[in-house]
Amino acid sequence: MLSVHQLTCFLATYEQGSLTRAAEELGYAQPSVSEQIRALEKSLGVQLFRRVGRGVVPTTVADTLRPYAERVLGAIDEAERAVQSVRSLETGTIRFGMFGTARLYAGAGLVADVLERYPGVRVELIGQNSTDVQEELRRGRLEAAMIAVAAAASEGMTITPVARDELVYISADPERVASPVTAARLSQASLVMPETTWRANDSTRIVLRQMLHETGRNPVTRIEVEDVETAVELVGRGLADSVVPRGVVDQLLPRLAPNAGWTSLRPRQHDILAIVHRADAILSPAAQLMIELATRRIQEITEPVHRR
Amino acid sequence: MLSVHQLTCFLATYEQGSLTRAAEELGYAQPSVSEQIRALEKSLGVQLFRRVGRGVVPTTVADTLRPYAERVLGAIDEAERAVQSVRSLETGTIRFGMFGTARLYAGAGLVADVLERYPGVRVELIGQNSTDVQEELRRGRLEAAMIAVAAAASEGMTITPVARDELVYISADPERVASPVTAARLSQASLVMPETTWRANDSTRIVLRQMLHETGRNPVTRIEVEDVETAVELVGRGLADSVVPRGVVDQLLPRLAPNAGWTSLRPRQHDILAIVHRADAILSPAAQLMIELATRRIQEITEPVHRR
DNA sequence: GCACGACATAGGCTCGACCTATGCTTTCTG
DNA sequence: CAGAAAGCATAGGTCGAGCCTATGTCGTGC
Repeated sequence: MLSVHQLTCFLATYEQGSLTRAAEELGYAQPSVSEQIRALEKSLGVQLFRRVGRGVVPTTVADTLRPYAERVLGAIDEAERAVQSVRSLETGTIRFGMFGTARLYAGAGLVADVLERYPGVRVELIGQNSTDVQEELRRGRLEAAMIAVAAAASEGMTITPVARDELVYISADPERVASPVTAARLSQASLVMPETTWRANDSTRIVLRQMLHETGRNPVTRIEVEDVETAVELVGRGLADSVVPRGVVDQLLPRLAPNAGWTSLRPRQHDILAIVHRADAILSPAAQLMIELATRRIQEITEPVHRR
Repeated sequence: MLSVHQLTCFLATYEQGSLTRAAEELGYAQPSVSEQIRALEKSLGVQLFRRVGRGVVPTTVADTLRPYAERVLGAIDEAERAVQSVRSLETGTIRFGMFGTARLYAGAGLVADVLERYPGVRVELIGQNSTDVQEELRRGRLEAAMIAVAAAASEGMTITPVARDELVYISADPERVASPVTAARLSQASLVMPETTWRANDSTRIVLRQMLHETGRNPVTRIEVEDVETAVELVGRGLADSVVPRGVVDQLLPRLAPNAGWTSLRPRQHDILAIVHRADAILSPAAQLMIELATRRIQEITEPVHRR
């Protein structure tokens, strides 16, 4: 097989018209270059230089090969520069996991932050729900993510809480949000809940289940929908009440359910938002950037958690 | 330095999503591919694959690198194919030496012959005079040539005579070409001779010098010009006579000096046309082709020399 | 004819490329 | 849930490629 090194020696020799000078240019001893050229000639089955007394003279085959050799070396150079520019976040793709709700009220701003600093990059925010984001992380398809973590911390993952988002009760009936909602009242409410597909693992639901479980009650939902928008809209129409993070309330209530109000649970409950990645992972600059920016964004909107 | 081999392993791994399968595809053991990938990652300073339980997953850097890696391998492939097609004379340049006079009456036909067989090639016929062609040969800048050789056979050159071209006396005066010209008459003639720059080494002049020397006379030229055409035209105008090869007479006399006639010298003198190349050279297919075609062309026009 | 320049050859060293064997971790399956 | 299977990493050993220095050979130029 034709090697890069051989082509480098070939070009140097072609340009210098001399093995000795080529060797000097490349920082090798003369026999080394000589050997490379001979190997190249052998592997191609043609003579590239005529050895003639003083110096060497390229054959027509060498004339033909030269532009191709240059292109190969150029392509290698480009490859290296491309990789380095990805390293320095000048280009390439930054992929970051973020479960639905968090993305909902920090996604656009986060993407804007990234693009402002690094106009050349592509940005992908991946994930429907914290559960499948965790699965992607586990499979190595995502490097890092910001998700809501329930008590269930999975094995082999490093979880860094960065904020907590209060879960609040929302309703179109002013009476029902006049005072904090206890577990007893919650268990009697007629609720619409989003994230049906992930109902078993959804962090909000896990928190609610724990809250009710402590008082010996089971959660009951009247309506199941997939996305929070629909749930909020249904609350606005007075068809059911719901429990959603404060971030969602700030973001969606004025738009989708302007007549609805909200109140805390009693005791207060929270979703914990955390940065998650494989415990053994060495984070890339891109991932570190996303973690930093996402953390800042989320902490502007929710209550920061300062730990350590 | 980034090596072709590393890129090959990288691409195979990327496509297979597995070091083991990549190794199978390439015919290596799994640790070998593993080592190459690691070396590539180290030399680039980035992680290309996340190792995750079953198989490996490309990082975004790997996504970026892939098209570049493919281009590098593609360029190498092209280089090899280009060289092979030159080998088989499908493309590339064929360079052949031929001194002025011979080129004058066989050049166009010879180029036509080559192009008919190999439409893709470039053809270069190099050389002003036999002397500088020999110099080019000696320096290795030409592989082979057809030239007129004087008695002076140079060292280290293989000379194969293929034809001889009679040197004839031409004049616009019918009387002077009524009978063969002897050395005595020649030494008194008023001559125009071409190839001024090469006068010391020009084969025709060497032949004439020897002819006259044997009779104790020295050659005298009235007019010196560079190219044969001018010389013949001057003869046509009756300003001088000349001695040129028969080939030139056939080619130029009707056109440039229609009123002129020619006669042999007595004794007859000849330019020897020969194939010349370095004694140690292994001739390329292109050179062999040119030798064969040039020989055939010349022998159609002049008197063949069969030797060996 | 002699010295110098330039490529080839010889011999030796080091390191990279490859292999087999084996260990560790994850994933699949009964 | 335990054992098998799959897949990557590690270890250790062999072989050859790449590189060096020293020296030979040949052409060139003074």
